[in-house]
Amino acid sequence: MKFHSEEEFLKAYDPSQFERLSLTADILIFSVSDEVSDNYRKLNKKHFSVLLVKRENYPFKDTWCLPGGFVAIDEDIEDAAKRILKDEANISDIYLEQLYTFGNPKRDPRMRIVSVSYMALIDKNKLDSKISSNASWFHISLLEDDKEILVTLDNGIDTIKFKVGKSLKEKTTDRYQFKVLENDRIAFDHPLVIVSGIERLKNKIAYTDIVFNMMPEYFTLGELQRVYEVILGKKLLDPAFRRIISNKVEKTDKMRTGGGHRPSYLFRYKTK
Amino acid sequence: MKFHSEEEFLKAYDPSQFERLSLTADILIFSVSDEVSDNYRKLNKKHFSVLLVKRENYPFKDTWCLPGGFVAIDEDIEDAAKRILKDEANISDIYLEQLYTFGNPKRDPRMRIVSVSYMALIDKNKLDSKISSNASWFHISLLEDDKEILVTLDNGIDTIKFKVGKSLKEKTTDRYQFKVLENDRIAFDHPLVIVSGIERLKNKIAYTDIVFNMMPEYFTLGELQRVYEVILGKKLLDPAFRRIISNKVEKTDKMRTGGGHRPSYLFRYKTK
DNA sequence: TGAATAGTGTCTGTGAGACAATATTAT
DNA sequence: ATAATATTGTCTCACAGACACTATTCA
Repeated sequence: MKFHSEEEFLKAYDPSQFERLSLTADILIFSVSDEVSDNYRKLNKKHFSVLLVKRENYPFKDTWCLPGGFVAIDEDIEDAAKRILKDEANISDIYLEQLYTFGNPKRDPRMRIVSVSYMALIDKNKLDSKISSNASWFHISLLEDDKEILVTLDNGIDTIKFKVGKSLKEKTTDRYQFKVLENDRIAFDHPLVIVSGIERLKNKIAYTDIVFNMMPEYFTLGELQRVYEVILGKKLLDPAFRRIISNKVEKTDKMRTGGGHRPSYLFRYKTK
Repeated sequence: MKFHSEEEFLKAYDPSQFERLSLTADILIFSVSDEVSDNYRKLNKKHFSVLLVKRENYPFKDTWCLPGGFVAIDEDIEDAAKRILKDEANISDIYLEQLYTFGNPKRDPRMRIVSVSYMALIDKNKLDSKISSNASWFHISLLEDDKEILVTLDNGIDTIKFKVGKSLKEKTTDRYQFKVLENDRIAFDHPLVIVSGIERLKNKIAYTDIVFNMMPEYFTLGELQRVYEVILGKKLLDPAFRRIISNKVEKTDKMRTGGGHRPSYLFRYKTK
C-alpha cells in the first residue's frame, strides 16, 4: 500500500497491528523522619524513610509495594505519577524525578506490564498525615558490601528484610546490575526499584542541592548535617560540612532553643 | 469477586480490562569520528557524531530519526535495544545505558507510543561500516546559552538544524525541561532525546571512564584529550589533563609516528 | 630549519580531612 | 557543675588552573 501524504497514511493506520502492553508509574517517596528522644539533652534521631503501601488485592496480596498505578491511555507518564501522589498520599508540588524504566517481561505475573519508576522527596513535617490508611512509612537500614545489599525496612509494627545482589554492568562506570536474592514481603520487582532509588539519591545528594527538598524552610546546620549522614550512612566532620554547605544556606536571626545545650541559629536554603 | 489464592486470581485475570499502548526502544548512538587533515603536520580533526536513520515510511517520511523499533510483547526492553543495534548498525557488545522514557501522549501521531531511549557509545573504527544503507553519521555542533540550544547536524551531504529551549525544572538540581522550538527535519520528539543524551554524556564524561568506550584499544593522550574536548566543547590544558587522566591509563611501549612532529606513546585504558 | 605536536616542571590558590579549642544552654 | 550540642580556628595535604619550558619528528 502506498501513501501520498502524511494525512492519508494516518487515516489508514491500524493501531491494532502490534501487540500492546500496559504501563504503570511507581513512586519511591523518600523522607527523613524524627524519632523523639527520651533524653532532654539529646537531639531527635533521624531516620531515612520510604513510603510503602499494603496490597489488599492479588497479585502479591498482603505484601508491601510502592505507591503506583496504571498510566491512562491519554495521560502523560509524569502526570500519572503526580495523580498517584495526590491519591495515595495527598501530596502535591514536591520533588519528582524519573528514575528508571523496568520492563522485564516476567516482572508481573498477570501480563506484560512495564513500570516507569519515579523518585519523590518530601519534608515529612509538611505532610498533613492524610496518607491513605493502607500506606505506612518504613525506616530504611542498609548493610552493604561489594556484592550484596541487605535492606531492612521497619514501620514500628512490621520488619521487612530483603537482599539484593549487585555486580558492575561494565568497567567504565559505576552502574550496577541488581538482582533480588532474598525477598518474600515486597511485591513485584520493587526491591530493585528501592535499591536503585537509594543509590541515585546517595549519589545526587553529594553534587546537588536535592537534600533541601526534604527539609523544612528553617533548620539548624546540625539537623541538615544529620540528614546527610543518615542518607549517606556515615558520619561527617562538622567543620568540613559547614564549609561545604555554607554557600548553599543563609543564616537567619531565628534560633532553636530549649535543648539542654547551646542554642543554634536557624538557616534557610539560599537559591543561587 | 473474591479470590482465595494467587493462582485462582491469575487464572481469572482479564488482561484486556485496561487500555494498552505500544512501546519502542530508541537509541542514541554516539561516536567520535576523524576528519582527515590536508596538512601533513596537523592531526586529524575529531567530530562528535550521532547515527541517524532516514525514514522511508510515514509518519515523518523523509525526515531523520534515531534507530529504533517496537518492543515485542515478550521481549525485555534492553534486549530490544540490542536487537535494534544489531539490525540497524550491525553492532553488538557496546556500551548501552538507559536514558529516559518519553511518554507524551501526542508524541506520535499514529497512536499512543511510549519510547524508552538508550544511549550507546562506540569506537567508530571498530564498525565494519555495515550500517544499513539508510543510516548515516552526523557531526554534532552545539550553540548553547542559558535558554536555548541550537543543534546543527551534518553528514557531509545534508545539514540539519533544530532549536530546543531549556528551563530549569526546579532550583535544587540542574535538571532541565526541554522543549522543541524549531525543527522540521527530525522526526517525533527525537530532538529532545538527542539533547538529553548530549547533556548526559557531557556530565558523565567528567566523573566516569565512559569515554574509553569510544576509544580504540591503543591511543595517544593527545587523541584522548581531543575526544574530551570535542564532547565538552572546550579546550583543556595539557598538563592538567594528563594529571587527571594518568591514573586511568597505562603507557605501552608502542608509539605513533609519521606526523611531522614528535611521535607519541600509545596508551591503554587501565581498569582499576 | 621550522611547523606542529609531545611531554614536563613549577608556582599558586582552593578546598577537603583532621583535630583542637571555645561558646552556650537547661537541668 | 555537667552533659550535650554549636561554632570557629588552623594545619596539612591533594589537586586543579595557569603558564613556561624542553623534546622530537618530517618535509
